[in-house]
Amino acid sequence: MPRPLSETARQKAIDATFAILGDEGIDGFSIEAVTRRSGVAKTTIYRHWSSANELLVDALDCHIETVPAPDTGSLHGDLTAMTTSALEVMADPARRRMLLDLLSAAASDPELEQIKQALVSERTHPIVEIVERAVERGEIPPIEPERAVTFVHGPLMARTMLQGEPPTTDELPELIELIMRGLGAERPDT
Amino acid sequence: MPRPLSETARQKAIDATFAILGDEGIDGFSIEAVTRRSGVAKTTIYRHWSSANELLVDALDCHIETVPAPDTGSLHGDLTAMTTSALEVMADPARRRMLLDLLSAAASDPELEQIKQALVSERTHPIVEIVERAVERGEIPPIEPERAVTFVHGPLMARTMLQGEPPTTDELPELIELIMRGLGAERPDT
Amino acid sequence: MPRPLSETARQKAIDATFAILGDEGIDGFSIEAVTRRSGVAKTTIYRHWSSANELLVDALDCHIETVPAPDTGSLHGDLTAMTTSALEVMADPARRRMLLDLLSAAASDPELEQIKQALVSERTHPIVEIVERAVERGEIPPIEPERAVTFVHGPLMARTMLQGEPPTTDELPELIELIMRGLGAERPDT
Amino acid sequence: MPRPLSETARQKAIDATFAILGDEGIDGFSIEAVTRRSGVAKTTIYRHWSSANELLVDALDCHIETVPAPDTGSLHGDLTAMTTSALEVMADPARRRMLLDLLSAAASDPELEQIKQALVSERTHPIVEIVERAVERGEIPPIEPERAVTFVHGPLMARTMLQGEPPTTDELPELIELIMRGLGAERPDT
DNA sequence: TGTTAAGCGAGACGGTACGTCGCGTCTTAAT
DNA sequence: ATTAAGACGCGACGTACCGTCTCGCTTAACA
Repeated sequence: MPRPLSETARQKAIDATFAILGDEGIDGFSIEAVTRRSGVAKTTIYRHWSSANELLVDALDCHIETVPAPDTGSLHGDLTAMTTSALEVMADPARRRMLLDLLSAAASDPELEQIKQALVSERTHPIVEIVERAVERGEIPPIEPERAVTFVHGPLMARTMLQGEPPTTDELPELIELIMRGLGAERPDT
Repeated sequence: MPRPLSETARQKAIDATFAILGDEGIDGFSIEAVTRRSGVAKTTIYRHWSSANELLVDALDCHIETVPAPDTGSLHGDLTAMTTSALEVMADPARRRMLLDLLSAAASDPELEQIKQALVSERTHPIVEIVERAVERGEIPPIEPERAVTFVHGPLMARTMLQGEPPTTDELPELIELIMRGLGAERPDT
Repeated sequence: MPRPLSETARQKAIDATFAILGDEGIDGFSIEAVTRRSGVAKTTIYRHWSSANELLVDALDCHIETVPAPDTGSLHGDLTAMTTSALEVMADPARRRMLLDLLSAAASDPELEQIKQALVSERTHPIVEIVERAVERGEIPPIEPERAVTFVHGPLMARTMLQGEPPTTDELPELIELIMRGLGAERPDT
Repeated sequence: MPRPLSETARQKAIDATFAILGDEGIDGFSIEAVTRRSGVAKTTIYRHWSSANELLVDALDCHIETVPAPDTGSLHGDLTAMTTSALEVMADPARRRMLLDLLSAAASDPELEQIKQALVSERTHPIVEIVERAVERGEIPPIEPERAVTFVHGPLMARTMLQGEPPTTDELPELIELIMRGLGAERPDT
């Protein structure tokens, strides 16, 4: 008989959440901040989501962008394409901070941990694909795909987060060479 | 002329911080909680640390024993020792969370960025040493040390943070094998 | 559209304020003391009053008690009745202290000064009435009423505040005699 | 052997106290404010005065010149001289406030009560003298001196504290006339 | 098609923690 | 042994959000 939870309110709250994360980082995120920014009442937010984290999860969920696996014909080309696109994300400080905020928040919230997994796998799947194709082509010896992913993303992450800055574009070739050697490619061919 | 910041107060606050993390997790951590638990006044805490995060970082810092570079005679042995000890830290969710908090906070605070650098280099220096020795011994071709560090820590970080759990101890050998191959070691082990 | 500031919360805070003033004097008065005593949250108090003084003013305002002018037929009788009742207030150390606290606080807060005026005039009006009746009856020569008030309250105040103790009941007749003589009554007649 | 409590420090603190009262009013007065303004250390202030109130009282004391009993030859002249000088003190809001603070503090602190008594008697003694001389001269009938004091100070106090402002200089003659009549002077003046 | 229950904005409520200020006590070094 | 300097435990300050609640207004689905 009554009207259902309105989709407009939901969308406004989610948009505001995302806008806040981009502008102020996770520290600026609070139910009341969303209220202020979106014009959606606190009551309404609690009617849609039972906690701030759930709203966060939902907002991030809505913004997962699917990255297709490149297929250039060689592991080297595919890796180059893949890491280049990953670097674009990392090079943007706002996005970098959002990722870190998510990682740290997820460390103490199993619910966020799951949404993190979903976001991460969106990025890891293409790598799995790339590596599997390379194995089929005989470019590299068989390898457990998850381990390969670790090997591709790891150096990028370490570089970005520990050193504070992502690698520059001209450092990429050297990194890829090391990665390929680690994966067992015969010759990274120059 | 006045008395210096007292070491006892500092220690009591740090101990209380750790006790809280152990008993209630990071959610139970607050300046006032530390005050209640330690008997150290809030004002005093603020005299020692300008923010809750700094106290957290300091507590972390105090409880992470500086690991000297192992010297087992071979790159493989050194890496095993090094990564094993790194894993111990990563396996503790509280420390993992603190590291992530530090990384994300540092992303938007230059002051924290420096503290982070200090903590990170505490961990990277031993690796630089290990790698340099391996190069001297001719085990691996010459390599820019920072890049090598990236290659050792990266997979561990990716594993821990992206997948949510650090690698188990029996996965270590395989990871090390990949890392060594990436660094160009002739044959990881016979 | 939201619910209005609740009258219950307001009343509870005001009552607690008054209770504190009576029990501990103005030094015991603080927002947090009111919070503790009333069960009304600090935030709520700040929603109702923008400062501690405003609450104080409001609380005192609510407790102004109207004293009716006695009418015994003679100035001597009226004065006796009036000063006796005034003495009752002064004899209570808690009320005495409250009055002094109010006087001194009002000396640097125009807002409190006004509420003080209201409280004072509640006590002065009856005296004005008494004196005016005495003038009409020809008991005393015409006099500016405010000056007469000064003359009745003054000695009582000086006695109470400077000497530290209010006059005893058996000193009253002599004081009244002096007052009447000052006002110009032919003979205080015994 | 040790040096005694230094008079310079004492003076600097008292001067700073007065400067603060002048610049920021009594609300700006605090031990730490005096410390900041005078350069005299907190320790030193507590060595000289056991509380902020005592410092305040002392500062007041130092800046109130002891007024000797005037001797003009007539009660009327003496009273005029006496009340005029009392009015000067009362006209200064800072001193007025300080007097009230002292009175209210004394109401619940026996130690302060004594200090108050000392300050008060500094002002009452001259009046006692004046009145005794008037009795000797036969100007007024014998009277208990304390009661006379009450009668001189009372109207001034009531005027100043209840009405909020001290009487103006041109109101004084009328007040004195009333006081003299109350004391039983045959004819205040012809 | 008019009724009506639920959604909605607004925001008051009792709370917890924040980071700051001043208190009065204390410790230290320097004169 | 007094002083300037200031750290200490303490407690109140005023603010920000929390999650719950009450309020009228609005609106979509059912009768």
